[in-house]
Amino acid sequence: MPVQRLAIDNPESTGAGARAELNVIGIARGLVRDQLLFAEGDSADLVYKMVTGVVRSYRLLADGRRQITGFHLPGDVFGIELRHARSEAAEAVAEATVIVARRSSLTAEPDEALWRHAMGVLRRSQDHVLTLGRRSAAERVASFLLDLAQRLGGRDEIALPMSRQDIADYLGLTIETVSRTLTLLQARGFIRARGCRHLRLQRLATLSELCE
Amino acid sequence: MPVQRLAIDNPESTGAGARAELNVIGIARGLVRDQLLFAEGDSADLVYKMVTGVVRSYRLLADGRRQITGFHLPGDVFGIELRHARSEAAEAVAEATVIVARRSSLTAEPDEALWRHAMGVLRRSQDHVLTLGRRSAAERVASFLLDLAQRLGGRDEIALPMSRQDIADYLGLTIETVSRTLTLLQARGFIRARGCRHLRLQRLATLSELCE
DNA sequence: CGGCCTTTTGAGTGTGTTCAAATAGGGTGG
DNA sequence: CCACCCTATTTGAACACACTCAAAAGGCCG
Repeated sequence: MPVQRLAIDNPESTGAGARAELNVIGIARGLVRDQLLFAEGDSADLVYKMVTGVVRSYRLLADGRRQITGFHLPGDVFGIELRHARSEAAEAVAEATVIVARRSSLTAEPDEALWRHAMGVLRRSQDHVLTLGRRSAAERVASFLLDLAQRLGGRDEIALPMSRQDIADYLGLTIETVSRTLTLLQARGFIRARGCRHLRLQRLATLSELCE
Repeated sequence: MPVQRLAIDNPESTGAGARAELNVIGIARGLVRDQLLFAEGDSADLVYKMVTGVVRSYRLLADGRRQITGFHLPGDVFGIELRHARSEAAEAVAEATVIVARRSSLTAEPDEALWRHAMGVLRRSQDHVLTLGRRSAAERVASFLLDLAQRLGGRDEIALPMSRQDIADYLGLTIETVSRTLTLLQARGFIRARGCRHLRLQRLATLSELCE
């Protein structure tokens, strides 16, 4: 099994000097589509760093509704919890590779890198709140696409790794509304689709105005 | 000016042993209703701990919509940011007292207490996401009331410190919908009102089922 | 008591949902 | 390489819930 250094990059900062590393040894692990990494309530003794692919974190409601709280892309660290038990579950959206490390070595003495990471996660969650609170379907989808495009490397061409259902569960909409909204954004010239998982964003400035 | 020790309690743990303190000296400060503590973009060099009253944190959208991201109750610590600039504004909901401390003494070497606090804030934000994602008005209002009742001391009688507009902006609803929903919950026997800011929760178990 | 602000209630509208069916896309085996 | 099947996505029609605009009722403070 390959052993690698688990580097926790600061998701907020820019420039080389801001990178910080945790001296923790991790083990690479491959995941197939929809493979469960951990469930709600599981013991939270491991943390993960994405290498390739995409993982979704989510919580389930009793009636089966699923709220996806985040998508983890290459470079992202996830799975750090305050409590011993997982508050969210995590699954691979598509084939993925992650580096796994024991959590215990992290919590005892949280350092600068871990701190910055946690605050980055917090910021992401707060942005999500802003996306979900009283915004139209078009605003939600637009901000989702812009965010994803930026995180995937800042290009205006994105290959959606997740299904419409995933997007719907992330944005608090139904799959039909997501689909209709994408069609609408296309009709208005904001996006151009080459296959339903392959989009090109256009008129980024105007699109951004939808999101504030 | 009174000087006090700024104690950051762990919001997640129970029992006396779990309390941890930061050795930071703070200064008490009084606030009147609607008084701005800091605005978005302000320098984020201070942190706060609630002593009495309630403070709201929020973000504004360009069109004037306001998303309240949280209400801070006595004992809560707020205002810790990763970046130098505030990502949220904060105002007193009602007359309030806070302890103010310099942030610089906290970030350099984040310790266990601060870490647990930050993770508590994160958890709160993630719960908020769950409340906002595809839940009915009744579910949102019910979970808000239950959360508030618990944080205010676990009693079933609560004096709402904030206006209907505040609640609406927190839950992503309109003021009219909040009002109608409270009326509905009352008609169904879940709450009993003695004045519009003074509620008594009833049938807590059934009410909780609305929230999962 | 009067004025002002908050909250409630009413009526009509609109956006997103639900249920249903058609279409497109991707993978597999022949 | 193509046909087929299965799933994902799109589209359609009717409905429901929350919103908007408007007015009445309730509280609070001078």
